[in-house]
Amino acid sequence: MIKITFPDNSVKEYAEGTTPLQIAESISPRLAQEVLVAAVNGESWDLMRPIQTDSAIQLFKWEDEEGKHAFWHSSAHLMAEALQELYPGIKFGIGPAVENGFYYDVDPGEAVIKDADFPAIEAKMKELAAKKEEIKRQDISKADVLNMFGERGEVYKTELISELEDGKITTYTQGAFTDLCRGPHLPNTSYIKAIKITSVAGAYWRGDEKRKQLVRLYGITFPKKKMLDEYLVMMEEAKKRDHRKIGKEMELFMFSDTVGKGLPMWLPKGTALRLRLQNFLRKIQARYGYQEVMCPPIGNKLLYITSGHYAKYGKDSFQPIHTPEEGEEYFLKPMNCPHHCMIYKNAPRSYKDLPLRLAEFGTVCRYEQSGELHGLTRVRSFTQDDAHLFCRPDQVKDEFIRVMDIISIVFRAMSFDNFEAQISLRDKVNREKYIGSDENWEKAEQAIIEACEEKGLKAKIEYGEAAFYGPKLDFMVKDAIGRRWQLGTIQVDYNLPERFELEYTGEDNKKHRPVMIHRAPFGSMERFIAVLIEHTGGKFPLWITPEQVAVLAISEKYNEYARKVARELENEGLSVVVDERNEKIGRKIRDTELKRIPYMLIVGEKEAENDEVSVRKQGEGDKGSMKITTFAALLKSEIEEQMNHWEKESN
RNA sequence: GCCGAAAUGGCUCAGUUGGUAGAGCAAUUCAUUCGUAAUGAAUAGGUCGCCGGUUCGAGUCCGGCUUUCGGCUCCA
Repeated sequence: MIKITFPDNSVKEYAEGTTPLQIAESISPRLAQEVLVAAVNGESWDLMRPIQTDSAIQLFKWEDEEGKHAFWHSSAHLMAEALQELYPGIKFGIGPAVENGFYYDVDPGEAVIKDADFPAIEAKMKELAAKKEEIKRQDISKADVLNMFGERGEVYKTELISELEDGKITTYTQGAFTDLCRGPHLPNTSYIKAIKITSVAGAYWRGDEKRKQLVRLYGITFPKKKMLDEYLVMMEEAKKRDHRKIGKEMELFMFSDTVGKGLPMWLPKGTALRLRLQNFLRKIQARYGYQEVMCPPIGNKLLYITSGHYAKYGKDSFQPIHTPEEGEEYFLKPMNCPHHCMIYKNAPRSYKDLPLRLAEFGTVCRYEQSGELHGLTRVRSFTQDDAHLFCRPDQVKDEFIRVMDIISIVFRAMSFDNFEAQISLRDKVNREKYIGSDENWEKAEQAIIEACEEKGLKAKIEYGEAAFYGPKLDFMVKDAIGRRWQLGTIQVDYNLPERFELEYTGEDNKKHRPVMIHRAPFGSMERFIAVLIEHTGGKFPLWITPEQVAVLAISEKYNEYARKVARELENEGLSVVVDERNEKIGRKIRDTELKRIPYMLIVGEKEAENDEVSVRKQGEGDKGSMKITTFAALLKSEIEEQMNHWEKESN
């Protein structure tokens, strides 16, 4: 008999060689039905793999990451099996599970796999799944497995195998398909009920652009058909919310081939929206002791040689601007920090001056690879809501907390109620690549961790993800349909103060080096607005939406009154449009609804006589009539409430 | 940058095997002056992304370029 310990620390005895599936069956038939994969003493474990010794066990279902992972990993094998039948001679690379499904990198030789082939692949997969093929694990020696894949001409697999350690190699087989694989896998293929091949793309073998490009086939599968349907609906919803589409529809921003790719231009409405966001942050930053500065869009090459950016990025940037004078070179600024460092250096600083917080909505230019450009989320010119905090090492934690407060205010004001953070620290072992003293790093890493704890922010620690110049804290928000986006960031920097020889005079009357913190709550205006568009589907909160009210006259006879209403509301600081078209009221309402304007004011004979407006809220319908002044006051207080919510909390 | 796909009025799209470019919406004009999600009619609008080639003839076939999209790689 062996002792099995469960996550709640209870212990039960089972016969030696019992499988996790049998254990699940002993608990409840329902669990046995739902469990997909297990972990034994922390090691991933197939449900059908016997347990020989006393162990701690965990059972994972679809709801668990581990369960989904195994499910999709097995699905990748199933797809490979189907491909092997459909494309004889196809060679396989790797086929892992990913966040939303799985992929397999394959080399189909002369054959081409197109979108149009997906249904056939799906059908074949369904056919194989229905066969309920057992997925069998096998330990195998390196020589044998090399032989086996070598015979089949699986050059990619043999390359992988040659790097593996003998004695730790396993394969998984289902039907006529055997794959080199660590597992774990589902017991058989029949678990996979709903299948969708989602896309095909090229991918380099082992991510190396010098090596052969394979065909990467993406798919997603589910244990229930209903779940696939829900997923497809969600994808449709995501498509509707695409910020590129909504940006065009709502006339927020544009691109022009003639101006250049990746160079967004903000249209009047988009600019109005962006300025509202900027002014909102300005107000908060003023409260938190920031001082705003402005710097030129270019900087001398020497600036970037000093900062070290020239050596690292010089060749992959926009190339320097040359003056008519010989030998003068300027770069478009790719970041604001070097300029801000020079501002710091402009005067001798005392420890009493710190922290010095310099903020700038700084527009920067970066030469992103052309294939990388995407809507507003990846562009070649963008504006950071940047600030650099120069402080003493002992102030790092406090400054972190203050920045976290700002980020939290910003996110909540945008109704990103669901956000989390990632702490990026040094690699645990390999530490040569980091600049700065161990002591300072230690202090800064500790400060970040403590700051998160104090703020009750759930933060995941990632080792080896820090920049070479310091640890950082990144913020991810979850949008309305559950997608995760990285937005705000806070980064500690020991490099630039060193390179620019920044100093302050301490209490001891000696020179000390300040620590620099980079931070951007929005990240960039472009990216933030893109995410905001996708989060809200273009239905922005009243206080940021570029057009807040539309006045719709019942007929042309009342256009004059409509204009009067608009004037009065504009005088109260509201942004108003008048629909003066010669259309029926139903038509005007429909068009305004589609334009996502939050309030419609319908005016006709009745209203004109009494200085009233008939209020209609977007998406909700008729709200009845009221005096113009009453409506203005209501709306202003609603906006005030939304905009200044944070002030009450932070006082 | 690499692989693959796409590009047709302002927008969304149709255009069979090469034979005079089409619709809906939007716009303009006229009629209507209307009460909570599409009034009717008429008019105008296109060098089919750009350059070259094949052909009697190219939106359609071929080559190059540009941009966009899906990925890969990258992201100070």
